[in-house]
Amino acid sequence: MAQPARGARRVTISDIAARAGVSKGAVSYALNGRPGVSDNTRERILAIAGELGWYPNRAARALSVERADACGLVLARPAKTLALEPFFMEFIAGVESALSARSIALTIQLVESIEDEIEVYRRWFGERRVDGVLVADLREHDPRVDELVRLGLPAVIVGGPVKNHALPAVWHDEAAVVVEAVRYVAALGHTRIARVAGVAEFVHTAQRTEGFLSVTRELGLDGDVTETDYSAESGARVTRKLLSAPEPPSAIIYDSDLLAVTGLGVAQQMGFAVPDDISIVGWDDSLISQVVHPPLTAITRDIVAYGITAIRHLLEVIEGRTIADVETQRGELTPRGSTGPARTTNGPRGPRSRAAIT
Amino acid sequence: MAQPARGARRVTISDIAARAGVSKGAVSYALNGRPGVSDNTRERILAIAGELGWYPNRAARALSVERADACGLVLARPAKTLALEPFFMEFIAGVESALSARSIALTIQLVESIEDEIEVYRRWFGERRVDGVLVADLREHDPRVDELVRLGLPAVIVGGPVKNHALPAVWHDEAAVVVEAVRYVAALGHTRIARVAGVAEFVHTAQRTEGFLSVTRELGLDGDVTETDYSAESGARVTRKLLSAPEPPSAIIYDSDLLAVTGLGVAQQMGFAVPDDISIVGWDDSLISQVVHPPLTAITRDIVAYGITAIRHLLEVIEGRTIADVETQRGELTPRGSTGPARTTNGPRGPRSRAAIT
DNA sequence: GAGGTGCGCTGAACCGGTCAAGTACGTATG
DNA sequence: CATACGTACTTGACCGGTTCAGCGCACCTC
Repeated sequence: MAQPARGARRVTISDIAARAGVSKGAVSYALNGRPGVSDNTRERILAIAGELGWYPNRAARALSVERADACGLVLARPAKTLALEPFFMEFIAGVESALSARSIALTIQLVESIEDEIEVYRRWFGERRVDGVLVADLREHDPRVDELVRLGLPAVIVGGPVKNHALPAVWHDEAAVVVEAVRYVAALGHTRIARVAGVAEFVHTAQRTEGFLSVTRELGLDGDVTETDYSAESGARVTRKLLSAPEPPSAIIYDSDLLAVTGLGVAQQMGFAVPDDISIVGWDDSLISQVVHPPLTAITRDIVAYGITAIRHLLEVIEGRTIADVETQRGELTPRGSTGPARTTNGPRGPRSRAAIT
Repeated sequence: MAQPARGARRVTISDIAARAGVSKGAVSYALNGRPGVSDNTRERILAIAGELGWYPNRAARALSVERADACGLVLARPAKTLALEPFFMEFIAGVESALSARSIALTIQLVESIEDEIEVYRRWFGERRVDGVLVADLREHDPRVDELVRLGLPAVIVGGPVKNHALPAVWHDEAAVVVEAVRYVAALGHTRIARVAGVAEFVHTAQRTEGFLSVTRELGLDGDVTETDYSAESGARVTRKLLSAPEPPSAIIYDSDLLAVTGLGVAQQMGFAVPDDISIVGWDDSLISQVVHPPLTAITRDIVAYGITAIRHLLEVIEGRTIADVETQRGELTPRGSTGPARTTNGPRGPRSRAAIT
């Protein structure tokens, strides 16, 4: 009667011990597959545990083994933008799939700023809420890295690698990917190529920009980079500005899905035909790139696999088995309808060309 | 030396007690703002706690008060689709914002099926991982409800209400919203209106369909409903079929953002001008509806607020303070560029009309 | 001045696991 | 037959909080 009126009674190892006529310790050994009990007793205990529907009380286990059996992910981007970045949901899906098999939980927190993010790490560490965290959107001289190292909270950086890195990273060659994209549009005859980048402070943005500038220089192209904050508004604004220039680019490479789709919308609204007047390349190819018209040529990557790799690596780091970096499969360009050959003539382009038709 | 070489030493209430020269009990009272200590002592203890950077060990607290200080959300939709439904990320953002203020964690799990979802509830309950859960995508005779009631795990249904509901729900009038949308396109002169719905088994789908059919009947319109699984492919397939009919609808109302954007892409690809040949209405208006061209007329709702309401209600239910349903603000139609007047003539429409122009 | 009251604190049990140390017992060994 | 040893357990401390009973003491009351 001490139990609440409704609800199943939660069964503990003491219940199992009583039922099996052994001690708590024996039950613990049996359930954890450790030596110390006979095969007979073990099977009997396992049978009773199954019958009673026992699950280990995570709090109790956490208290004695100092393990939360949970990993954390903090995202410091505006909610509205996050919702539109299919990247994170797919990434989370990958992380989940690897975690749920070991019944480790994923705890997620959205914050406004990097300072808040650090505060969450402090709290999670102090509360023993998580055994480790994945860190996204790395910056140069990132204060989060210092804090995580100071705390001693296991962490894996998603995206990198960083010079003099104090934390292990899961990374892929961002520069090589952008080079592939530029070569592709260059091969289509485009010479004025713009890149609408993400947040300048992010390491992966810098790496992409570096790759972009070096390959455009190498190919003797007119390469231009503008940074955004990943928001749709900033993407729209930058695209509008680019296309309003006296000599607009004939190809634009965007740093995300949302930016690319936004850019496509702005171009169409301004009367540019895609890909006839302007070619568009997206990044982190998701369904959204494929369902718009025309479907976007995009840099495709198996983000789910990326999430799996990242979390597996974090689990290794938590176990103390490695502190190395891991390189993952890099993205590849998937050509679709939003890219086409550059106009060979130097004739009118953009809204004027369309006005000429209608 | 018992501590790991790197990493901060985690401080416990015993440390604070020793420093303050009082017992653990006194520290506990002081830190929890409960009577039992003088104001002087309380302040001294709080000062020491702040100085040492103390955070409560969640496992220890959970063990004694039987509170996990965590809520759960299980999503049983394919990851690829989920990633594209801005709804969930926005919803989660809302949930988070309400939780983080009380430093309650949100644990998320993606599963494949409703059976897996039930298994997760069993495990979470047995492990005392969560204090309660939010249940989305309710079905008629939903087995999850029975199981949650059986377990006695506090839960709030997101979407509803249900007849004979055994669990409290947070809901809004889905039927009224679809009626508003139909009246709007009807006022524009459309008489053949299709609805591309979500999963038929979901209660909110049924409610919308009911509202749709009743209002089209009332207005004497030709109303057609086709169900999908929310996937882009199914949305594309249905749209293609609708628009290939001898007498295609002149307006389509979609049940989600992704479906609507996909439908827009298919229509454009088939040569239908939007909104001249076909009007399109989306649902759960997110940025993605706004950045495509033309921007979508859509049913707008403050999803972040919806998440906040849902989780606040769950916390009330966990506290045992209420088991009532809560009605939330319903969606409203936001007209944009994807809807326009129906052609008054019975002349050719669709691809032919466009062919006639070019 | 005896008894009552309430404040401020202590001590210890308790939550449900884990795990090191100890014990009982059967069997092998010298 | 005593000793050693391995197996199969038991016992009890421990993790870090919460909470309740109890205790000393100051103050009030009649």
